[in-house]
Amino acid sequence: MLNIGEAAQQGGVSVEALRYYERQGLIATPGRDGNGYRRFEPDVVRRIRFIKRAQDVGFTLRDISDLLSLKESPGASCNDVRERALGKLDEIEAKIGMLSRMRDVLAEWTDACPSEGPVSACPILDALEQRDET
Amino acid sequence: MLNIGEAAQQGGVSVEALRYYERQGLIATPGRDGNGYRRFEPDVVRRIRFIKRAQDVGFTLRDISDLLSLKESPGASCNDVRERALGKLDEIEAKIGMLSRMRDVLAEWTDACPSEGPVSACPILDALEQRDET
DNA sequence: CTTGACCCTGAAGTGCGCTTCAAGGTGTAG
DNA sequence: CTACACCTTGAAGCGCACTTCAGGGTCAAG
Repeated sequence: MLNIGEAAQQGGVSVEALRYYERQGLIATPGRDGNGYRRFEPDVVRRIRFIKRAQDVGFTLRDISDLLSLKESPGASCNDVRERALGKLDEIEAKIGMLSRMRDVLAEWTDACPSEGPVSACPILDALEQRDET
Repeated sequence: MLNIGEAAQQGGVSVEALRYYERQGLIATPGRDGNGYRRFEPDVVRRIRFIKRAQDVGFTLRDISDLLSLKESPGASCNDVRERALGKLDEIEAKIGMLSRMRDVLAEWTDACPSEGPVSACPILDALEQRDET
């Protein structure tokens, strides 16, 4: 059995994050000992790490809650999980697309900027003002 | 002279957004007519569009406030603007990098998933549990 | 017996860019 | 005169994932 500090440390999250996960229903409500301290089963650490890894690939806590439900439901199929992952993949690719377009525009602008001279003749500001089109 | 609805419409933002920009100091405090209505100079529309375009390439309102100060300061050089743009470019590339890593991992996982069978044998969940390493 | 590290709670704060709400005043068309 | 669309204000709400704060209790070492 682990107290919250141990569980948090082993899971690699803060104590506050762990209490937050509990409130959000991502981890089971732990038992309490005599003084009211939470007592976690050792396998909560696996759960915390699952959550962290899922976050690392872009899932929100809400998504993760959904994934954890699937994991626990016997009727669920592998494909249900795959669909969540494909959906997330789409979201991520959409974001990459947007950011790439921003990057291309900024790169073009910074390339066009001579770095010298006053702001009154700055091609970047000109572009933002749309005084001319490219 | 434009009232707030006209200015917002011509700038392509909501009335509330415009009032918000005013509070944030992104647009000059407009004059008022007899009944307290804001009266905008027509060139506020250019300003609003500047803000929108800067947002489109990833600048926050704080960044934009900074850019607008540079634009107005006679001592500023084109390079000052360029540095802001390069800084933003770095931020964006960092985000693209993170998202690309997420995408690669998710793509690998979804490829490995047969879509069939129960969640108990799901390679995606296995990866999240880190029951094995790839 | 005090110090310090741990634990508890509920509520509020963070950043970002608005949006929504409550509670009004104004202007004009029919 | 009455709708209805516009304008005003300040404050609160949203999503996300926590973090921080205020104000306390617990426990082991020295």
